[in-house]
Amino acid sequence: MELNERSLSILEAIIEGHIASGEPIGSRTIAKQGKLKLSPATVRNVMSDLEEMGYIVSPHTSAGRVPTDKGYRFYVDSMLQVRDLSSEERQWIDTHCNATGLQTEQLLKRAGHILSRMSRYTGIVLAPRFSSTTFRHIEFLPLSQGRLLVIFVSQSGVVQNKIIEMEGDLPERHELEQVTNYLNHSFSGMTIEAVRGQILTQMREEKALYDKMLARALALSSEVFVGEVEDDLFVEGLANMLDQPEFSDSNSMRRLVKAFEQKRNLIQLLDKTQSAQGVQIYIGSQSQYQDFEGCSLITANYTNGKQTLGSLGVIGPSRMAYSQVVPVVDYTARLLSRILHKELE
Amino acid sequence: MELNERSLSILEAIIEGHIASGEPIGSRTIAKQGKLKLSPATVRNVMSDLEEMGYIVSPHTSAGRVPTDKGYRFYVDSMLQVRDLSSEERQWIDTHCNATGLQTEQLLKRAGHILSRMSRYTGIVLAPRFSSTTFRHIEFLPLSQGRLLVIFVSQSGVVQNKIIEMEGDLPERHELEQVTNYLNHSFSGMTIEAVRGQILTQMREEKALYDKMLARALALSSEVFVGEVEDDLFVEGLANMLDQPEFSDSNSMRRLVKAFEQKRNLIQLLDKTQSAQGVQIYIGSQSQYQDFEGCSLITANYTNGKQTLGSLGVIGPSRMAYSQVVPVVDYTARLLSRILHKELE
DNA sequence: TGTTAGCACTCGACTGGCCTGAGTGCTAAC
DNA sequence: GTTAGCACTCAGGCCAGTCGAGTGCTAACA
Repeated sequence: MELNERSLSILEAIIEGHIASGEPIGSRTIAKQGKLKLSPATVRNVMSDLEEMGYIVSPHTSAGRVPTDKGYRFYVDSMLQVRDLSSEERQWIDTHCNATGLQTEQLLKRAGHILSRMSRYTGIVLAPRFSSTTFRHIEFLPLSQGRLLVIFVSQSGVVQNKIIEMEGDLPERHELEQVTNYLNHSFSGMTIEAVRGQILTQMREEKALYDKMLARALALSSEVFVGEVEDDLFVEGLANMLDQPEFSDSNSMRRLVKAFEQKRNLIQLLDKTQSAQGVQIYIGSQSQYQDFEGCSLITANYTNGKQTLGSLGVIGPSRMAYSQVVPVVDYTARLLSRILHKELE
Repeated sequence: MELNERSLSILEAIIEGHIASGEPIGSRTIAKQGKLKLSPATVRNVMSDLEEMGYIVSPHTSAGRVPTDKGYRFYVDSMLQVRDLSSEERQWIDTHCNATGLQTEQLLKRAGHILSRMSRYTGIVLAPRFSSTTFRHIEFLPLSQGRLLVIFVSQSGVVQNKIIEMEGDLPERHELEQVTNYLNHSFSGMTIEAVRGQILTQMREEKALYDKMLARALALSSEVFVGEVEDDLFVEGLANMLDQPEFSDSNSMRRLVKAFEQKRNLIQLLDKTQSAQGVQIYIGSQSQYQDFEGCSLITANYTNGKQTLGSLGVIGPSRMAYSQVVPVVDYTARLLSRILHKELE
């Protein structure tokens, strides 16, 4: 069965009405709206068809209709018209992101804050993956008691640090310098992924057994680069979600807060989106976790001009003002890319 | 009017009963409990006195009594017996904190997690204040387009980084080296507070006008050290709070989540506790913010052996299992101090 | 054949009354 | 000073009744 023009406009009216009011939409409301000159009874017939096709449901007999995930999906894919940001909005975003002298981490947090403020939902930002960043600089600082502080800087200026516990004696100062120079020189410009590979290969080679400095260098750097690093995720504006009527009962609030506290799931979710380009929209629990039932996710990646660094987005109820949020996510991702793009060749 | 022994035990019974059950406690319950051989009527008389003195209230006519903030305060100050941690509990905490190779930041997050897990409430950890850390090492890395990445390491191994935007040309490589050496040499071992002072004094002196290197050094370092740095706060286990019956209605949930999202207030609150020693208990909104009405805060500072670095604690409902939580906060603070104490002389 | 009016029906939300049980305060007696 | 007894209060659960929004179906209309 095909959707003709009339059913399309009725579906659209239902979805937009529901997005605006949060209430189920009845046939009367649509008929009175007057755009299409139809009686409530006719609208009812069409609604009945739409329900059969799975685009809408009625929560109970005497309520109006509400879009299903399938309905939203359809709406987003074929009827959604995103608006542009006003210049004031752009400016607001710019000034809030561009405060100079920010740590990268702070910058990402700000971006999350912006997303949440502009959308009135929850903003999330996934920090650049450690393994996909590019090597730029490494430095060792001895602490006491056989502990060594390692500072690692990626090409894009992201700083990571780690304390490693040394068994036995700390390397001498000049030895450390040698190692530092060696690593800085030989890994320069490689991705961490590649660095890992190289470390592992070299460790297997004979040379490493005899060259004491090389052995040291490999031992130290493997501590830093091999092994997992937790990804960092910033969540801002969780409280916004709790103001949404769909989460106003205490059980769903609890569920939602718990879901956001389980950052691991969210990270996985955002991670999956990294391969795609442009703004992505995930609706309902379609491809997501149970915990985020009733929620939709709008994401985009940010890059350094060449490769994807991380992703960011907005989580809101499925009944989200998609047309408002999409441009915000898009613009913020572009802005972040622009800021992080100013980097060393 | 004085509290005699009998009223004391009744007050104690009310408070401990209420902590255990969450319900208002009636005269009957206490009489039946049998510890003090009294009839409900007698207990009622005493309760009436206690209410008059402000230690307890009844939420409505036909409910039992509930402790007031004053009641809790009294209980905590003069009757509380904290238990010791079992060796399993200690061990659990140790293993969860001691995973080596953690960034300091991660360590603090873990501590927060531990606090929340052990207490079943919400754990908070305030990161070391930037201004009270001790200078150890600074390093400049040029990025593109007049931007400079500054990495700063404190004595205790905390790494901060900042990108500064240079007006005009970037310093030459050898110049940057000179500056780095100068700063590392002359600020070594000073607190950031002191460094700030020195920078400001030196900038006023004539010498700075003529020595180009010095001028450069001061300009750069002032960008880093002068001006505010946001303190970092980790909140873990927010969802635990929402499982408490006192916050089970959606309004107080919302209020609470919002309160926790306003990190600034929390930071101020924890900041105030920094001057005190040992475990501190703040009850109700006594000295706190409206938003945390009905909550209590148990905190302790962590140190590097010489000076306070930051503080941590647990926020729970006023009806908190104080005797269980106090030792957890205490032990975690000590553990953190011990870990961070392993530092360079 | 598509559209509409009419009507009976369903169901959630709200209201008010009723009952119960827990707990209190007061008084009088021990 | 302690206790028993009694009248009183009040939240919470339960039930019946009402209201209004919205539906599905059928029959009539263009």
